[in-house]
Amino acid sequence: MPLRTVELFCDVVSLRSFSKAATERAVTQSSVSQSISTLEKRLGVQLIDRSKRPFELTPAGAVYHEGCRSLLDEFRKLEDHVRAIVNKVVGRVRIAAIYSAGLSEMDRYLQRYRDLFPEVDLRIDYVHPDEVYRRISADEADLGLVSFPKEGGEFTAQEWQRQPLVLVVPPDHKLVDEGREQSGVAIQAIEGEDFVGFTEDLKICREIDRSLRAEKVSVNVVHKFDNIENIKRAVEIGSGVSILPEPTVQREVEAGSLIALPLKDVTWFRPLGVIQKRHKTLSTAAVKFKELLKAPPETLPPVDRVHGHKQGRSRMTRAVMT
Amino acid sequence: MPLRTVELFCDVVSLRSFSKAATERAVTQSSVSQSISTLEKRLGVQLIDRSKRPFELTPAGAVYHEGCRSLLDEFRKLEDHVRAIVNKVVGRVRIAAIYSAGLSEMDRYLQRYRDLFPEVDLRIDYVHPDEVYRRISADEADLGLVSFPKEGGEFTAQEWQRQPLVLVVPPDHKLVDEGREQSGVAIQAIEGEDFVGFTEDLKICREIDRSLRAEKVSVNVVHKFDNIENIKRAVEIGSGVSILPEPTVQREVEAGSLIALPLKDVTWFRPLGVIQKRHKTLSTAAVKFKELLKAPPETLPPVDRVHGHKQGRSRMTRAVMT
DNA sequence: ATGCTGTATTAGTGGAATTGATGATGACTC
DNA sequence: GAGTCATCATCAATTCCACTAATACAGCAT
Repeated sequence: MPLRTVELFCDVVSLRSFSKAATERAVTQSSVSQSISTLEKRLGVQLIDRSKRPFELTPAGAVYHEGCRSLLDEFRKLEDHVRAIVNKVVGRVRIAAIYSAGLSEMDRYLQRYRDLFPEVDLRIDYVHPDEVYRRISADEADLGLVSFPKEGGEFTAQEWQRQPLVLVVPPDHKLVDEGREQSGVAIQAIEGEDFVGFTEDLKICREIDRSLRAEKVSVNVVHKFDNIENIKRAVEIGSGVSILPEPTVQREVEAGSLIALPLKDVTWFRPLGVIQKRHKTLSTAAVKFKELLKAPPETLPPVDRVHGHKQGRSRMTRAVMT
Repeated sequence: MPLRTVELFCDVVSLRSFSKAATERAVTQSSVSQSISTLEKRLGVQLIDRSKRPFELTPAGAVYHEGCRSLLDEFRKLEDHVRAIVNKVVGRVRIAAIYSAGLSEMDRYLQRYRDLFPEVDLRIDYVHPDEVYRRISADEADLGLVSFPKEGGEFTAQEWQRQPLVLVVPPDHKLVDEGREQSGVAIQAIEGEDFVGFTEDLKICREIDRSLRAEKVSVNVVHKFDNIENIKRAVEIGSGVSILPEPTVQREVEAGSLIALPLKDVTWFRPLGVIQKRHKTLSTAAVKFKELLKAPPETLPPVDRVHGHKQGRSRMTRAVMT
């Protein structure tokens, strides 16, 4: 019997849904349904109790799931190890990154990686930070890219970048000239200014709040967003100023729609890190990606969108925006 | 990828042959060859070095083989366990029995077993005792039926039957009348007789030798065979007398071609036992067979060759005579 | 009830696995 | 080495099975 069926069963169980598993493996729901019921027939055992919704695992199903999960993992490791003997890197690497992980920069890493390891099915989803942690925890992603990475518990982290925070203002803002002359503005300059910030559930919000309090600066928060893109739009239309990681506003600065002013006297950073599940042995493919991230972006070849990229025998790299 | 491919690879390696593996799994050699090379392509690793004959495993192949063997075994156990939850017995039981394990009696066990567990692929091969041990050792059989079972080392044994040894003579032999009158003959009666015995490599030969020496009886060995059937033929044509397990001559005694005379004063037995590999967890199907063997043959339904037997959805039971 | 969501069922299709025939290659014999 | 044998590779034709698409059905909500 196809090993695929067993994988499908595990997906169905962990996603608690036939249809979601179908989507995950890029097949139809019908296919999944048939596979599972064939599996049950072959075993002569009902694995899933479909009389309730959402369905429940039968005792036998629970036993089988646990066993298969670990065996599949062992098998993956074995094949990975065998391939490593001849320096072959294949498999699947699932990355969950926060929205603002640096899209353009990220693209160059992805492209470089795909060039080096064309047979790896590399997927990256840009999602909410909480979702990044959830996916790592639920083993739905291998690596996570987050800001202010939290170590400990079931996660281990490794620092990746430190992005300097800059004051972001619309081009016609009064602080622009001051910033130009003095090559930066003191943070006190925004005392009382209208401010576009992050929602409280984000770590960066709490960090900026803390930093401002430490400098005894208070601002007038007019909007809160859970992602950087919306904040930039708000600043552009003059809702207020904001403090954002410098790399995330480069494009707008070049286009002239926003002005980034360095902060004087203080050095605030947003650290970005790579997290992974503790005690989970990464696949060779994932390890290679982590290694690649260590290389400074400048050493990467520039993205050449005109010519597209060699696909080799690899599957399409998926990038899903949720 | 089919799990079947991995099984095939393991068979190929342990049998050191593509064609033998093909026969084992009842497919063509072509199929095996293609399966393996597909597997190698998928892994991107050469597993088998075919430039020599017999072929050799590459280092990667050795690693993969070891891993797969254990994973496949784990997987079998898992499915077996899951099925046991709902009292389902399926799978494969490979039995290696000595030629003389009692063909007719054995048949009844096999038939009964197949009735009880129609979905089990039950195979029994009748082979040389050494081959029984070799197969158990090489994991090419699950249970072995041998005489004078030897415990210890990599084998564990469990007694099954004790077959009384009887003096076997042709119908016109001078001892027949004596045996009839006295319901048995003293072992001393065969002093100096022509004797048809076993080859020295067989345990039963050494046992009978020892027993005769203990009784200070010496015989004139005229022929040696490594199996009972040939000994019986030799006795039938008057080459000499022999000492054989009673059940193995029942058919000839009924037909009148041989006479079995009980031995007086001494009680010699040939113990039959079931052996298995130490530290190897038997499948449920194999355990059930061992349990069935414990039942005395009288409790089994008689073999009814006229009506054949229900096949259910089971595969054909194979019985190979080598 | 009514609709919504999610799974089962069915027939038909495409691709992978298998076969049968044939070709290549290593090992052994003389 | 020439010849033989045994074994594995290759290829076209076939068989078989997983998948799809469309539809029916079941649980759960309002």
